[in-house]
Amino acid sequence: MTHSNKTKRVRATTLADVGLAAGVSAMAVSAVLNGALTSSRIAPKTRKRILETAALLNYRANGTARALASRRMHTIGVAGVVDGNGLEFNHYFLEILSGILMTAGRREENTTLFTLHEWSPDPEPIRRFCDGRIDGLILIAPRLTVETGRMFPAYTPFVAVHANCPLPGVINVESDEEDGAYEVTRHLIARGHRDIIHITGPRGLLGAERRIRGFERAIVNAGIHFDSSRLVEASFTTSDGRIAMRQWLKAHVGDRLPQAAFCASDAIAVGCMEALAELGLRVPDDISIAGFDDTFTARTTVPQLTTVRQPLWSMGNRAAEILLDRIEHPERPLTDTPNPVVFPVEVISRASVASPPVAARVVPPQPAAAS
Amino acid sequence: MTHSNKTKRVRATTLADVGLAAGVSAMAVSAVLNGALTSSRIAPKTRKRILETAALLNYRANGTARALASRRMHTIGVAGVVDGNGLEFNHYFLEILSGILMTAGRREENTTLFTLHEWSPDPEPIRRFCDGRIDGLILIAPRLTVETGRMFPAYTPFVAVHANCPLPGVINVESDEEDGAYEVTRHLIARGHRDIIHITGPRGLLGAERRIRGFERAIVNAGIHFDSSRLVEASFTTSDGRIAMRQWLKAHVGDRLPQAAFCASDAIAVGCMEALAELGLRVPDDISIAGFDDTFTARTTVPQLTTVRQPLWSMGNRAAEILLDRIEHPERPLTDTPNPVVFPVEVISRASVASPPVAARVVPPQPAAAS
DNA sequence: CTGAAAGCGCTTACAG
DNA sequence: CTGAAAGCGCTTACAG
Repeated sequence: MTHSNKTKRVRATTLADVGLAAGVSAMAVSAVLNGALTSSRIAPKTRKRILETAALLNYRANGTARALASRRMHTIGVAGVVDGNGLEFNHYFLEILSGILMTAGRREENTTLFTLHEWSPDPEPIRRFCDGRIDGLILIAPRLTVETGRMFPAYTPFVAVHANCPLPGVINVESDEEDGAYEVTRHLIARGHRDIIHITGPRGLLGAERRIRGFERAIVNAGIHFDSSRLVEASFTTSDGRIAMRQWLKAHVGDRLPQAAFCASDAIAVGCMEALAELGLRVPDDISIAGFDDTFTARTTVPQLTTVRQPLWSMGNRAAEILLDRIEHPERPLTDTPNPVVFPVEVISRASVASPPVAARVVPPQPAAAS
Repeated sequence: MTHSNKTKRVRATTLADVGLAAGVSAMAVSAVLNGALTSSRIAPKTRKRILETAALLNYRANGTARALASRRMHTIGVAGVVDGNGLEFNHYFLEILSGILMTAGRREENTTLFTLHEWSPDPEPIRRFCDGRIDGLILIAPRLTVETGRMFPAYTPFVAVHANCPLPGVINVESDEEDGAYEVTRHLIARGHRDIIHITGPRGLLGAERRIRGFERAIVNAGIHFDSSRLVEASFTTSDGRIAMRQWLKAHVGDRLPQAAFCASDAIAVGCMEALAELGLRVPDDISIAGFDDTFTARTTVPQLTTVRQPLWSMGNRAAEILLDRIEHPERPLTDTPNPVVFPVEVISRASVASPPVAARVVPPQPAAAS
């Protein structure tokens, strides 16, 4: 440890220090070092002298002071839930975040992360984030009400990804969820499945409802009877998927297993597969499973998961682009940005979906008695 | 969109605004609202009036101004590589990050992320991060030289996780990598394997070398011949693991497949398994595979991966604790903190390791000719 | 118990 | 081409 043991914090060199040493005003130093937009130009000789003394004194501009004076932080915020209840990773969040970090980095913006344990309708946390340290905020899959949206500070630009409610004054980046649900259900039907259930997201959430609508439409269009017994509610997490599937299995001992289950997220699908495995039921031999999202997870399950691909990384990318554009051009009317921005989705066919078993298998004990 | 279309950015309410409206000084407002440590107490009636007008005017303190005046940002930085070359997620990084976010959140600190595409020995990026917007910085698996470390600003506290070099003035959080490599190699030997290779991290990196040392020691201690042909170099990523294994297989057509491979990271192990699968070789039937890290990945591969568990989440936790303590108590000498902090590791036995095949399988075409 | 002053380190007009 | 002044919105001593 060569550094001084007494960690008396040393003061960083300031503009004034450099100015003093170079024999010019702090302002002149600011002009050459921090590329101020002052119309004036500093003479080559002074410029050189300033640069030298700055290097000598190891000067670096204080970002906070700069931000306060220029009213620009060069930092965007991202708010979302990183960890599904407990330690379970939220891959959905991470892939979007990765896209955001990418374009923010390219545009030389920093990113500060505000992590929530869950989205509550309370707008207070969001308002606390907008305390002058970020230029704008991206909300990832927020659950907020319209009234909540009205309480957002008017001077902060917002972009929301998969907002479950059209927030006033917020640009929304979404994907065509209903279409994805419709297409993946059709995919299951095309493979010969008719007895299909849907493990849904939390009822009431826009994203969950859209998937349910797509599912129902595909079922009905295929001339298959639809009723609510086909819907099993869960949250979007693996642990909830596991619990929901377990409960279903417990309540249906002796019944025929459905031929296929469409899960509202990959995370749910993983939990669902775990619950099936606990009873020795095999995917896709005994039941086909489809997910939604195409996160990293979908490629590492056994078997790999048929799912609906949402371009999460690109959506993060775009969200950051839009936000930065709004920050840089506050004069442009909000209505100049398309809103919402909707990304197309795509069914990715993998090994978790196969043709239905010749004779549908039955869960443990007793004989029949329909669901 | 109910908000004004002309996005003329509205100014946020300031202390002065509130003071004016309440008929007191800005300082009085500051004292009651932002809990300044002023010895003085504001009278209950004034206090109440101030609180009411603040609520009325929707006042929130400007974090930047506050930071500049108090010289405390309440934000820590995290620097590391999020994405292994390209889109591959760095789960190692994410798990540590998650631990950091957790304790930072609990201690009401924000976290700003500085993402690098790779660690170069250039100290410039790090210095740029220390521009007065963070109170301290956590470096994740940095590759820096001692000289580089000397160029760090003396007034910023640093903590490094798995630093590949003892940086001056930096507290290091590590794990017992050599021990982990030793134990997992012994685990392979105990299962009956003798012909074992090690797919290493980048040579020269401390972390990689430590694992090599542990591996070699276990091999030699077991009375097995050791030479450098047992070492296959890769970086820590999946794509590099895939390439390294592919090349090895190509160069050894006709030779006997090793009985086991110990990979220096889970990511490498995944790539290695992919390369084996390309040739129809099965894990663990044809070859046993072990990884290192026990990231999320290890539980989702087929088969699940035997690996060395590093408590990444806890390490992130601790790193944040240490950093925040140093920020809050700059007067405490650096030497008061244990340095390095070393976490124990543990071998996690899963399905990717089994007993060696009775007759070791042979890769495609021609007959023998030893390696 | 409360206020007037100075200052955090920078930038932005405005003069010369 | 360069400098002196004012200000960004807060906090920290220091007076009363």
